[in-house]
Amino acid sequence: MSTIQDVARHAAVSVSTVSNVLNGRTDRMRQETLARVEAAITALQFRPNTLARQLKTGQTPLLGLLVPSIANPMYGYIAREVETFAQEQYGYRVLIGNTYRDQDKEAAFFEDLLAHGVRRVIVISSLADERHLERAVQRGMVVVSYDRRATPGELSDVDHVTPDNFEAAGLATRYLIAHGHTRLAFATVAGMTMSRSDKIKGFLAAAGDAGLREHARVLDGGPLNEYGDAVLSEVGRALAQQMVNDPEPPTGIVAVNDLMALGLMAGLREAGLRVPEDMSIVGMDGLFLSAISNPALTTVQLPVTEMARAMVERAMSRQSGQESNASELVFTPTHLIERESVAPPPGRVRTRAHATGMKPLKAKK
Amino acid sequence: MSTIQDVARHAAVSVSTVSNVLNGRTDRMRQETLARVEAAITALQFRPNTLARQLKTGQTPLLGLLVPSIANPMYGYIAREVETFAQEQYGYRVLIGNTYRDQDKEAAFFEDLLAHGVRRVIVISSLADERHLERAVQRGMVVVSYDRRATPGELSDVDHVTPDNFEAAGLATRYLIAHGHTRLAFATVAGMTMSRSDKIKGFLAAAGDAGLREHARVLDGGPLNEYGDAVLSEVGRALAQQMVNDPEPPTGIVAVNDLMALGLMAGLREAGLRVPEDMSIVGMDGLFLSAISNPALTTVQLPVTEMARAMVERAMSRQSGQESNASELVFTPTHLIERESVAPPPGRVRTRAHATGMKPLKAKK
DNA sequence: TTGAAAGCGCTAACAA
DNA sequence: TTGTTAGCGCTTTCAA
Repeated sequence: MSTIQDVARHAAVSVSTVSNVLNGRTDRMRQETLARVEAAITALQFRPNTLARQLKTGQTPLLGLLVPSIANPMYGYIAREVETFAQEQYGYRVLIGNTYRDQDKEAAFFEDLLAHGVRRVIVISSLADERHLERAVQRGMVVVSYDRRATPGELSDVDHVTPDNFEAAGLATRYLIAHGHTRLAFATVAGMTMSRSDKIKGFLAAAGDAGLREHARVLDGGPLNEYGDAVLSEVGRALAQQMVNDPEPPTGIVAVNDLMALGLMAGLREAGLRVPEDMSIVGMDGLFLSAISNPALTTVQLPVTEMARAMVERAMSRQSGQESNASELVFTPTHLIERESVAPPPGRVRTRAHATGMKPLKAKK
Repeated sequence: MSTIQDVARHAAVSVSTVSNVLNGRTDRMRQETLARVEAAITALQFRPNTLARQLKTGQTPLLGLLVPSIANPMYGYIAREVETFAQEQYGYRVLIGNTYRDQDKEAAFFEDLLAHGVRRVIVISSLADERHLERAVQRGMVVVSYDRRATPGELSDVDHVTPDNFEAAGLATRYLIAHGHTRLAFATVAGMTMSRSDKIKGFLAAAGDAGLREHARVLDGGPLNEYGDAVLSEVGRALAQQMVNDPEPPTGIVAVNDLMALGLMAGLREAGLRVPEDMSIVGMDGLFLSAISNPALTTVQLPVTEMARAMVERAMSRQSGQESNASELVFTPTHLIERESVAPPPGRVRTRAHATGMKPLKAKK
């Protein structure tokens, strides 16, 4: 690897002149000099060492991205959008870390980022509190948190970008209700993150608004290692079992996300229940997988690309160490993709009549 | 952020002493000095700056990982295993890049890695040739290539870690044949990578061994943006259409990977064909998703964790710039997970009799 | 229009 | 056992 010195020697100029051309200060030199330097750079295949530059400037064009698990298709999707946008718009590369939702792993990742000179980070954490994030800001980082609201009342130094989970769940729930469902359930996993609790609130609120509060419950399939794994089918099975054993099972189910919906459908099928004939399911996320499941999953589409861009923009918006000005960006999903996993509830004439009030829309693929 | 100077001052020692404790050379100092330095480090919350260190040593604890798209669940899975292992075993962090199988993006990623001082990289490329990888080695990188064989005859400086795609496809094909299928097809996408061509060869060889060469063909669903996207369903649909329009359609299909199998099942269903009653399908990869599809997908399980570890180990095995010694590690998959997507072919008594020769194994979930 | 030189935070000879 | 010092490759005043 050639250095700036080599280039200077080759072009018979000083290193500062080379540095000047590297940094676009070409106005302060003769055309001829510029040409010589450029020729030397090409000849030597010179690429400035980001590290040395950074040691000087204190800035490194790296963005940290912390996810529970990159094997989870939703996080993979977000990660792709983040990386692509950061790269194309800002020339930043992405340093990624799986945290498995573990406190210590998260902390260790922050330490390493700091040591590497990384000053901008996007965090999908869901740890109970965000004090560690505030601490990172204190240490000079710009941090953007995904999928949680800013703590109300407290002013935070952390930027927040999140879907409106309350609304997303409400949208899904109202869709089921509009199709005549009166016995509702929300299917989730163990562990209460803010986004899950917001979804549950949205679900219950929508049920309440329809006078169905008494018939809406929250079902928990047990612990899930959140990163798209075999365990998902176990959770789906457990959940399905709960529903089967129920003397008065729900007919309309809102799943905490698409993966959960898929796992649940597998569990239901194994238990001998048909979707949507016996039970209707709505997911949330809008993963591409929801389009090819059987039945194709009706789901609330989240604006992933937009959110990813917003996160990157926030992360780039200010100098590290600069005062807060942290914002909260809430993306309200308005788009429910109608597919095949929802139908009117089985039996009951009353419900059927109810359902007929709706013009059943043609499913999109 | 405090520096080594601050620590030295605080502990009233020289920077070299501090450096010595940072680098484990604690034997060459008094207990008491060590204690003072350690106290200072704790007090100042000092973390050595990786960058400065690296500028000196020329080593940065960063591993490059280049994937077509991290949104593809298979690459997400591999990435998780790679990151976790690199971190836990070697304390390395992972710098990730999506290349969308684009030549220029790949080249740009290598340039940036070099500029960042990264000297070890794992590449899932599938570009036609590997000259750019050899060039990277020449420039001092240790590069490990996934999912392709070393070019025979040529000795390469690039390490290769790959599943035995020929065998994997053979395994899948023989399984279908054992279940009585005589009209076979291999479902793939446009674009011939080495791994795809190996799979096709394995498929055709297995068919040939059973005297079925004339009844085995390769079907191409058109271009796919390889990164798990809506397009997948289009490809599945196109493929299904080809099969439906066929006067003598195949009954047993080997899909190039699990995602293709899933997309194909969706397309088939849309075209009115049932899996496995009308058509049987075997996937390859063993994604967790294959376990929750409907029907659950019979698939060849690849040893992802083992391969990921092997790749990291190879990447760490030598100093950058050191002479080659490049190896080829081929993982032969032996495990076919029997689930629900394969049954004897429809109709034909002969085939049925054939199938009865097999003891149908209980499907694993 | 160009160059000399200090210094970013650290490592590792080499001296003391 | 501890300290001094010369860089690693670059940026950026300040002088010439």
